[in-house]
Amino acid sequence: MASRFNALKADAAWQKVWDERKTFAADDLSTKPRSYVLEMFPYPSGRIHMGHVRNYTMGDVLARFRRMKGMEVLHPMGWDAFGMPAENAAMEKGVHPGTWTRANIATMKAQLKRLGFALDWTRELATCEPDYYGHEQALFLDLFAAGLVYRKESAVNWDPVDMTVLANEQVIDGRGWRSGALVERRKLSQWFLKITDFADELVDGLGALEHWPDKVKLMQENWIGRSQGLQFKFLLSSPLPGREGPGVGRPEADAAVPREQPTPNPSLPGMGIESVEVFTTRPDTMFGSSFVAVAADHPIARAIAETNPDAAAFIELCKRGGTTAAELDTQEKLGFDTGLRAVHPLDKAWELPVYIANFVLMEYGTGAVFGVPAHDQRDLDFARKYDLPVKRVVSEGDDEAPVFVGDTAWTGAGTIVNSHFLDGMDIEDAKRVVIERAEGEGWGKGTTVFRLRDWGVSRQRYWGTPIPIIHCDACGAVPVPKDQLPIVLPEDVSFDIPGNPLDRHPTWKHVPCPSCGGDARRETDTLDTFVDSSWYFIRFASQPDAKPFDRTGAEKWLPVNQYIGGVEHAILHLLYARFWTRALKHIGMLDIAEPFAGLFTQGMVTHETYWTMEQSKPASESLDDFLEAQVHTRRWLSPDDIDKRDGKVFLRGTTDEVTVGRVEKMSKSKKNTVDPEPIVDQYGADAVRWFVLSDSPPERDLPWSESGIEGAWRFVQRLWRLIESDDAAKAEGEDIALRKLCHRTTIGIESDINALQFNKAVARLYSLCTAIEKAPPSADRDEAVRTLLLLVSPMVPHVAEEAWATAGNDGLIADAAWPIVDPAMLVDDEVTIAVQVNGKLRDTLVFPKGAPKDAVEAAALASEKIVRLLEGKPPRKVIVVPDRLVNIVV
RNA sequence: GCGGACGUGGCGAAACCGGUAGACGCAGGAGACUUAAAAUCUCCCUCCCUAGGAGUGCGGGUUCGAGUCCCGCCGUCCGCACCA
Repeated sequence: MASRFNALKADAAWQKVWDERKTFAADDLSTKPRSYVLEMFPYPSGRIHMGHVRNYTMGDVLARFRRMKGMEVLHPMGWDAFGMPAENAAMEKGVHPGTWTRANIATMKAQLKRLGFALDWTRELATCEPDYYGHEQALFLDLFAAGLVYRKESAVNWDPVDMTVLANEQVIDGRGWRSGALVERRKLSQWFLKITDFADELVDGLGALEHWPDKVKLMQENWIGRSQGLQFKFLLSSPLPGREGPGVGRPEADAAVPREQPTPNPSLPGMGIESVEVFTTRPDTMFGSSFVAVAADHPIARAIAETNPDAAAFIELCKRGGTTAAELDTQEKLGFDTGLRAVHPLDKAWELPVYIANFVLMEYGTGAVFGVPAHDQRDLDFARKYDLPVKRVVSEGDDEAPVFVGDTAWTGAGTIVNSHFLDGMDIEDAKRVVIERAEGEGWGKGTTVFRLRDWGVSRQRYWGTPIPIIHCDACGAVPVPKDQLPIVLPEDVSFDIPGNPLDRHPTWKHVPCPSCGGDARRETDTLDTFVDSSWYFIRFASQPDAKPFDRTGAEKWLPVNQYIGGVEHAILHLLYARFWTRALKHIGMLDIAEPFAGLFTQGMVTHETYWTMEQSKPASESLDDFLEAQVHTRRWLSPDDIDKRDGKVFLRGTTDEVTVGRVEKMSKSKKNTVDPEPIVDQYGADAVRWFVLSDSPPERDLPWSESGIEGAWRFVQRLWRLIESDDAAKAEGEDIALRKLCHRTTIGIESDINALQFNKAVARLYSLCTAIEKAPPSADRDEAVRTLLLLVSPMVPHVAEEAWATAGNDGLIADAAWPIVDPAMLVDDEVTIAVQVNGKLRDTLVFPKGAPKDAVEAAALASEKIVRLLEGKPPRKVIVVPDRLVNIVV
């Protein structure tokens, strides 16, 4: 009796039992209600970290809970196994990326197993194996056949360190997301997936995702960036001799003076450029325009640059401009007047100067804009610099003066003024009227423009899915016949020089053309690893050998009921997976529109940081170097390098005090990581699981602490003591209060787990545990112990299983049913009623539930404390909220 | 700059539809058991001038009553970023 729970022994024993009995293998043929619980699969980087532990524990609790509630649960695990770290390891250590990756998978799988996750390992997959990526190649060919894949010569983001192309999404502040190197622009022939075909659907589909965080939906919406507006053409003319920019700006543009058709621009001979097309979301401000601006790489700009060296020089200047946030912030708006004039479509006599401007983006809209300085800050800055007219066309209500003064553009609501037939309308009406007119007169049309670009999937890398295409000089890009799949990566490659080993492999790429049989070359680019993670959840649901998935089999499980992962995937991975699923639906392979019905993004695991100040040695004896060395730098210390004594923190084994820094995300650079494995060794899987579920709400960051894990360990031991001590005594008698508490706790935990609010469930379990400990022996107490065991079992399954067996139950607690809640047990017959005077609590009264209002009021007024407070004054008003409170107003 | 979230004890946090602020845990304190320690158990633990008063970032407002709703600030964090 009173033995300790031996976690190390029990963990291994029960994990073995679950494994052998395939307890958590999902049955495709089950007739039970189904639930698909999925956590984002890990990249096999080497070892699991606390973030993984938290992520998978949350999913595990949900999966185990739903099993106990009688559902057939699919809870699989696999490996997002392609990617650059494997190639980096190959370069650094001379080990093949496959060898490195598979070794990491073995290590991490063992680590995951030690945490006792209820995973269906029979469905394990790794994206780097041909039996996965071969099917991905087949899907790529299906999308290719459906016209959703195309090849385009395009400027790409080239990472000069990783020697590869990055998606726009992988460029952060002009730098590669992994290497941090400044990204260069390069022209390459690339494969693209037509995600923009689905842009509308991908925005509209968000509306149906009720169980997604609003934040993520908003981020996706902003990323897709749908804007509605007017796309229209300005006819171009050159300035007429003797006229000084005729009617430019027309601050008092009144009656439209008819004028002959503009003459073609003599400065663009034979270019066929007679108009410039612009896009605007504010057609209502057409009469406020004072210039047109095109991007530096716009065809008009390029055409002008051919004959005008000043223009060419300006374009060069624009290209040199940085693209980082800070640079953009401080960069001045610059323009080059081309001398061209654009004819205002609503007033043919009105011409606007055409500039090349550094703030116009070729990639968005048409690469050209018209400027309305009064109602766009950027345009205003530009107009002030080049002294262009600033005409007010939206009145803020109190000022209708035609000329706009000040340096802050008005972008809010208002009434249209100084705009002829638009005067007096609100913004939305004016937009509609202008679009209707443009469409009626044929010079423009209402359009939707997206920020989203097509998805470039080509990577000049070895460790990825080979793109199943063969290039033939005679036939062009020819898809590999499906019976030749998978296209397997060659094993004999070297990584001693940068670049793509597939490209310089002596034989791999030389193949006959599947179409004409002539000499041809294999595509040596591989697919972006985000393709791999765009359909793995389908393969988990159904994995036949002969095809990527079986449609009916997959549809039985999909969509994923609950997907859990880091918020860092809120845009890229989730958008691509949504697109891929819709693309499969589009080509008739799967009738699922949205892959993830429920999404939860969990917070990070954080830890205190520790540092000392360090002074570097001067590099030389020069004064500069000496001063340089005076600058102290922070030296970060690992939690293993410090001791905590008397509320102070010291460098381990010394009396040197250490500074405690901010609590931050665990990272190698700050040295504040905690490896889960030694913690599991010391405290057991249950304590670690309990800790990561406790205290912090799961969407928020979780600060790791030594004392926290010890607290969790104490709770596991406390549970064990409680259960063991109960084992001997089979008591009799009732304890209605305790019985009620069990039912209340059970229903509370159900709702907590369904809402993924594990911290609240943990608090309830502590309370129930304390209540049972304090309760005298009774039959109800014995039952309560059994209930507690069931309720904690999804969270701390090992101690629960051990106790379940010790108590002589048949079967596994993992297979046991969740306790049934009796609604009658949830009803209280007594309530505590608060008595307030002027809203301040003064007393409490205990009443039978549902006591009549006047009885409660009378009792409250008769209360000793209240009588003393009122000093005989009659209350002005008494508010009685049944079963809650009485408020006496004096 | 745009968009969003958040702000409650020493700390992580609870608080349902506006109705007893601080449940639960960590840290800390006092005591019990013990030769002693560990473990365990019991109690205390927002602040103050302790009759009582103040208190959920700050200032207003609505209400019988505000952590919760409204207006205006301040601060922290996240996403996007010259997006027309």
